[in-house]
Amino acid sequence: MTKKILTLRRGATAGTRSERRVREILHIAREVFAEKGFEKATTSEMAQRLGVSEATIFTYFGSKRELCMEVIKGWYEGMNKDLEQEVPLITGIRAQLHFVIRKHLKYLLEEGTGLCSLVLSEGRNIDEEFMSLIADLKRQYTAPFMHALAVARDSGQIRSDIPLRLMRDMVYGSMEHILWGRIVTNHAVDIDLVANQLSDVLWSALISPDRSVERLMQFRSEVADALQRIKEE
Amino acid sequence: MTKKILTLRRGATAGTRSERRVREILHIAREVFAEKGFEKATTSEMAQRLGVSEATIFTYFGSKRELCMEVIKGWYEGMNKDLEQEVPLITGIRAQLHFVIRKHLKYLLEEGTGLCSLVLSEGRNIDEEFMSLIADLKRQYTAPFMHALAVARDSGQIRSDIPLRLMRDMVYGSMEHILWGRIVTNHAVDIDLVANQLSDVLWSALISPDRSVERLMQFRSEVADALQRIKEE
Amino acid sequence: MTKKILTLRRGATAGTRSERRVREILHIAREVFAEKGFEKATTSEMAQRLGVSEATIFTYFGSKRELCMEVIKGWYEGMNKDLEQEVPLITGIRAQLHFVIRKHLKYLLEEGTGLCSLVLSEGRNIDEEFMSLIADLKRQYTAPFMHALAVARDSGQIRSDIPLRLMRDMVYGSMEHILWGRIVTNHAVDIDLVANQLSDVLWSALISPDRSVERLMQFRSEVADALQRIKEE
Amino acid sequence: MTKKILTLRRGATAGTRSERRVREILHIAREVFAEKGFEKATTSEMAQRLGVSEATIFTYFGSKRELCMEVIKGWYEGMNKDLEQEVPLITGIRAQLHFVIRKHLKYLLEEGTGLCSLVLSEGRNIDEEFMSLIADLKRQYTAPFMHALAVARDSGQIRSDIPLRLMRDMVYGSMEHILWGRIVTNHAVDIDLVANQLSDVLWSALISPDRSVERLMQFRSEVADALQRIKEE
DNA sequence: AATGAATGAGCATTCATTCAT
DNA sequence: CATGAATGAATGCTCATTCAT
Repeated sequence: MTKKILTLRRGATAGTRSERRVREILHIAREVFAEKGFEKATTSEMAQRLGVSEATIFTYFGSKRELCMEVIKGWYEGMNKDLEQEVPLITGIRAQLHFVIRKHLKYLLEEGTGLCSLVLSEGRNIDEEFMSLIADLKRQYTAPFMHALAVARDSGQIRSDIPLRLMRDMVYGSMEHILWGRIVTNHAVDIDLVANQLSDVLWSALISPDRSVERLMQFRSEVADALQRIKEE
Repeated sequence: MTKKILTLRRGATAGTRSERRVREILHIAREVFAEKGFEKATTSEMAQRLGVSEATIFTYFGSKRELCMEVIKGWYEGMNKDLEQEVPLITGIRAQLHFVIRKHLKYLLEEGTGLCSLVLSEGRNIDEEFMSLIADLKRQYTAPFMHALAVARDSGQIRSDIPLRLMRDMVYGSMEHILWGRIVTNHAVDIDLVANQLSDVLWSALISPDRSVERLMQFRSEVADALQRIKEE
Repeated sequence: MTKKILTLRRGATAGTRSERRVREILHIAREVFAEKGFEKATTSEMAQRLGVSEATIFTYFGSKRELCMEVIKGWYEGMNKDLEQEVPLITGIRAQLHFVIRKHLKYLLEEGTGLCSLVLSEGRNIDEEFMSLIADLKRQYTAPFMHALAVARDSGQIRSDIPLRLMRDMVYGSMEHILWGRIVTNHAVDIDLVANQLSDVLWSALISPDRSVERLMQFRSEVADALQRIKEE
Repeated sequence: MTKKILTLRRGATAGTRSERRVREILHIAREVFAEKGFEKATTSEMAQRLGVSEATIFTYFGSKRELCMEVIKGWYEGMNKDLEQEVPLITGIRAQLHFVIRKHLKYLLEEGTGLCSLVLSEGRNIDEEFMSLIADLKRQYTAPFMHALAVARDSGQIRSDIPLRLMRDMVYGSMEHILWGRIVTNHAVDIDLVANQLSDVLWSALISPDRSVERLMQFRSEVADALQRIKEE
């Protein structure tokens, strides 16, 4: 869309002047959307914080809606980059689960809950397109974890009687619910503690019941039988 | 002030004329708020759908915000009445878990998810008072389940190393996430299937690990030791 | 306008039930108009304070405007009754001036400044008819004093080179200005002190200059001449 | 913020486009406020008369209230500029009194009396801040005259037994009352005639009675005594 | 006589968006 | 490229007034 004329990169603010502008606008827009939500965020506030005129924003983004989509896209992309690289480097589904949980909690807390709620429920009030964009991004975001789950399931490390999607929903849903509760009541969240507890419980839910409890229970009864036989000898 | 002339109740239209109006307005308002969210819902649309003037709405409700609060209150109250009565009648935490999950999924699906998202994330855009009202209602709504959890934990049926709050968040969070995904992608939800699967997985997460895996694992090593000793004899 | 069926008088609340109602409404309306001014006064507040429905007010008064006119009429009539009786009983324009000033200050202060400002400047925003009603009432109200002035002028007690109207404007205008200033700045007004000072200054302005200063000055020069002649003798 | 490109002043249309707009809006707003009073004046009427949209008005003024305050400020400032410069140039309190009276009458008549009543009594219906703004402006407006009065009193030209404030109230109050009467009855006002008469009467009120009447009266009685003594010789 | 209920007509204010310069 | 200026289209809310009962 926007013409990208690559020039010599100068430090972190590299790129054409117009590329810098786009970045600046996205930066501030993310702040404002996060603070106020879509409806209450105003282009005029963004312009003011940037020290430019409102019209400038519309030079680079066709509409408030488009700008917001770009912001959300950027947010997910930032998160994705980390995850896609790091998750595969971790060995063992158990460790991956813990990593993904910790990372997600951290992301959500960093951005307040602003973008989070934008993504969670405001999208619906805006647009069909908006909603499906978010759905796409979300799918992409959870892809590394879904892949890890698939691998673990195929190797019998986690139970196979439950759809992966359901597992994913449990993992991410739990986190979102936790954060909402804490934020509404203004409680601080101890990321490490919550990540440990949560990955612990969720792990119990995911491991193949046949590989743990049930198998062990069967083992116990076998042993009991054996003991019985020994005694009877 | 308002004379309450009790007449024979005839279905949903019983009560004073003004009581009927209040009910009508709440009914339509719930629809509109659910469809559009708080900001995009307009009093004028509600009036139009009702076939009355906007002013009539303001005769019965002081403000859009107040009307919305009343709508949410009504929604929760409807749900609460069922739960408070029925949950205690069910025996066994396992069955209670399944019941609560099935009921919650049904409630959410019935209302679109409109009110759900209103409650989940829009509150913040409105008011502190609004937010704390919702927090209260939510607490009340999950109270029966929380009580059941507490009883189960005290009798050692479920693990005690994890805060109840976290369990609750897992249960409700999972459901909300599931619904969001299904609705965004327009997939139908098989309530019974999902309820079974979900309560199954969540159950694995909640049962005392010390009463199952870990205790059994310890048992196994004891047996192994015993066997060793027997062999050495 | 309103049918006045005279029945047996019962104390201060005498009259038909409808006459009592009219009186009650006027009483409350005066309060509300005085507190809020015409525009900000609402019929609904009056109804509430009276504990009746808004419609009741409109049963007795055709419109808010009409009600307000009636209120003002009543206010002036109350003041007039006193003045018309008492002013003629006082002897001497000087004493009459003092009496009128003191009475007027007291009236205005009693009613806050509410009705005063209604009369002073809000009338204009309402209606031509309203304005001329007020003008009439005002003329009637100042009539006793104007009459006293006329008598005094004819007997040469006060100067005749200035229209009586101007004198009246000085007297009443001064008072209104004083009150406004004091009320805006929230200063208390010492009625007696102000009445004394004001009637004192205004008296200086009204007395025939030829009967006082100038005549005396002439007298002084005549005396000076006489003395001169005596000395020369 | 607003670039102030100074161009050659061409009459009333000089300045930036936005400066012109501000001036235009203030001009029309003064008209409308004067005609209708604060409550009945509508931003939509102003916009219509200007041939712009309502939004344009709110681009330049944050609210109706702010606009009104600006209008009143402008009105007073216009009047003040003249008075502050001219009053000190006039010699003699008597001449100053006449000048101030004439000027004030002229100002009030020019503006209908609309703004006058706005200032006189509507302030109270708007705001505490509004009221104190008006009080400030009023004080500033009468400052030159008050100063002149103080000087005159110190040099014994006018009586010192009456607070200056009371004198000021007499002067301005008289005028306001006069104008009200004339406008309500639709009588034309002959500014010069009224100014002459009024300054004449007010002058009689202000001059030191001890320097005139009373001292002379005392002188008369002394002379009378002297004559008596002479006769008795 | 009294009123519960309903409303039409308005109002100040907001904001994303456009466009000439 | 940047923006100052302007605005159309809404929106929540108020209130005097009407009228059937």
